[in-house]
Amino acid sequence: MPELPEVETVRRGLEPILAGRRILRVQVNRPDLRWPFPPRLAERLAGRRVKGLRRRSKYILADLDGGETLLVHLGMSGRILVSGGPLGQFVHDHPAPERHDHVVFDIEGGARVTFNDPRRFGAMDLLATAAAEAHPLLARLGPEPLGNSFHEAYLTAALKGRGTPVKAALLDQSIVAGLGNIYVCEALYRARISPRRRAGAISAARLAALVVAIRNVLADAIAAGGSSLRDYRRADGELGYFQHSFDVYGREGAPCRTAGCDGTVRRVVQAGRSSFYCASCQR
DNA sequence: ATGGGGGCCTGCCGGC
DNA sequence: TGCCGGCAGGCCCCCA
Repeated sequence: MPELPEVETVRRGLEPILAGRRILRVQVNRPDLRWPFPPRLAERLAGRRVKGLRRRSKYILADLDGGETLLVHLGMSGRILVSGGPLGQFVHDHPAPERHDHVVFDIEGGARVTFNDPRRFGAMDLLATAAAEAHPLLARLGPEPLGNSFHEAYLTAALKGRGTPVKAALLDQSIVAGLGNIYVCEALYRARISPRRRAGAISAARLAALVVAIRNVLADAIAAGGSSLRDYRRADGELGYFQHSFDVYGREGAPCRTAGCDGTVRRVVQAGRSSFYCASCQR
């Protein structure tokens, strides 16, 4: 679920609830997610004011007064639910706690933010704001795909000489940060590039098209998530699940949507992950 | 350095 | 109905 567009959508949903408000109390229901929580996490968060929310790759960074930043990763199954809250956005009462509610934040003004993650591949850490980029989880990330430093010349250099399939290269977070299995499949479809093609063997023109495809597919998904969030909010306040329509992901056996193409979407396994593509129009 | 595979967890779905 | 295998959108780590 949570690739860059979903994380950005969650960030945008949380920002008006958290920014400028204090964290009154934090309940930590287990010692760890993927890794142990930092020492005294609840005590260090209580009373802090959230200055703002940033996103880096698939990480949400909540900058707090006092010079620390809360880092949150949703892993594969992480969700954030909001209940209560100011301004009447969440008029219902707080729902009963559920299985896998691992961390619960009570926010000034009455909102409650709950982190739920059945598989516990998510993560939470607290770090010095000034050294955030040096955090081990962030230090080796490549450029943001929607940022100015991700462009054809960069991607050409990053993929040069790589014998790995382009699918695997785009999932490598040190090459470009924030893409996951779904949006790599979708971007390659839009760029008409086979996921099996060697990363270092893509022409300049097609790499340029790939950069555009990556940026557009992410921007489209964020726009869709944003409008979903604005117009519709589940009664339990869950952020981050939206209706997506994918062109190839999950469409094995279905007809290719490219005009004039009579191909069928195939599924192959690369590096242990499913790749969906049309072998007729992706080369 | 690069690339491939295993492992972490739980939930769900399809087949028998 | 119950059990079992396979699958899942992430990411670190180890090994060749």
